[in-house]
Amino acid sequence: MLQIAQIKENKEVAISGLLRRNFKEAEKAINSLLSLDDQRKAIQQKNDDALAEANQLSKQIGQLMSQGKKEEAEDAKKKTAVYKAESKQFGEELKSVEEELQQLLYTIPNVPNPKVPAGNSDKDNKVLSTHGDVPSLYDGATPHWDLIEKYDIIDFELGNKITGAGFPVYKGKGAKLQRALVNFFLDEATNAGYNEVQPPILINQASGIATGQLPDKEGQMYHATEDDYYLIPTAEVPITNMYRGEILKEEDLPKKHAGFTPCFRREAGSWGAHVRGLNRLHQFDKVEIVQIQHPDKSYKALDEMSNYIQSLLKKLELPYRVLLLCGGDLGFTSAITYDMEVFSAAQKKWLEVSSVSNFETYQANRLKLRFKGVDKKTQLLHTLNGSALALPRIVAAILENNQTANGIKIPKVLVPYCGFEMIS
RNA sequence: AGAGGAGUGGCAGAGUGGUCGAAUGCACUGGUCUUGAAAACCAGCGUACUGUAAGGUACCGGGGGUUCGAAUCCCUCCUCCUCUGCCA
Repeated sequence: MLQIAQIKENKEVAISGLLRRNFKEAEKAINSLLSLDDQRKAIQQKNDDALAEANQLSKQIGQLMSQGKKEEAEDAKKKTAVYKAESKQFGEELKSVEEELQQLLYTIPNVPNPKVPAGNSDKDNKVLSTHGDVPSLYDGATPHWDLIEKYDIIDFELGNKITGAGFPVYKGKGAKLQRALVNFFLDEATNAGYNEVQPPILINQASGIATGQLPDKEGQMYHATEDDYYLIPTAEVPITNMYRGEILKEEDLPKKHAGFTPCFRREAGSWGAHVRGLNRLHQFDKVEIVQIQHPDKSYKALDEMSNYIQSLLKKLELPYRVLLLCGGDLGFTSAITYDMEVFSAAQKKWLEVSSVSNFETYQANRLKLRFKGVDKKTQLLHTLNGSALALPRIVAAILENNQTANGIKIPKVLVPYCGFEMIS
């Protein structure tokens, strides 16, 4: 959620920024935001004044009563009726203006960082760097959806029976590879200074609003309506929400956490022929890293996170590239996002395996996540997160890139975690 | 799931309708004293909105209500504790 005070200070920056991410109604939205805020202030002032009068009278009534001056007290009581009625009306107006303001704020995405290029779609994303060599595969090489059947390690049909499409069953060495990756990612994160947590994977509405999934992406989350809980689409949600409503001490910053959770996504409307096999699932596993940072240090932290994620890909010996997302492809709450994509050699496709973002104060404003600096002033923190990493597409790339006539070679770093060197 | 009890500032804990944003203690911050520290003493010490400021307003788990006036009374939801039941 954007900060009104900040927009006021520099309206043009906000508007041009929002236009860069194709938020077409930017000018209109910002203008009505400011006008609603002015309305809010004016009504609140009137309401406060009415309440002040009423409070004053109430105090007098108390004094009169204790002095036994009943009649004067009764007179004063009558006078309060006017202010009460006024306050009731102002209160209602205030509530409706505040509601309108809130709803409007929910519809305005974050203002992108100046580095973010304008653009409409993923075609306008900027490739910043490419690393590693694309392997040349042997003649019998096939995409991972064939490999998983050949070696019987992931079973979509079985998942269909138990649940439905997009909920595969990992079997045998396939299941062990999953567990190995999760442990590897968590160990690496610990070594990099991230504090491991295991959060709930169902969240309440307040949490969903605070990190920006609600109300914007209501339809993308599974909703357990009986208890009004949502299944998390990413560990970002519960981990960041650990700090909802907190005022941290400056010296306790930064907060760095890593957590493994399954992730659930309905992916409504985004299914198609291009999402075969492991490329898109309704349930998948992911280790997420989250940082709560001082505003002055968040961009340094973002680089750090990006480098950390790349170190994982290097250790897994996967060819990858780093993209800077353009405005049009940027997530609703993000100020800047880098995507890491690995090359899946048999599909001959780049697959997004990680997304690392700085949300600046956008989430923190909804979270009411602040810190108190040495100057005793409280101000909003910056939140950041990144996938480190999401499993299915990493698995797809490992299977495809490492396939040989004799089976699939497990990357060296994973062998101790797996307990085997080949899937054959 | 049923019965009972409870939720107050960073923590502990008073406050059952009137001047209470809230006693007191601890913790914390600044000061006095001291070579330094401790102790003692003095002062300060929540958040948000609004205002140039003085100030005003709101907040005692969340929401709603009664009342001129609510931390205090009523309704409702949430959370915690105890007992019973159920269960990995």
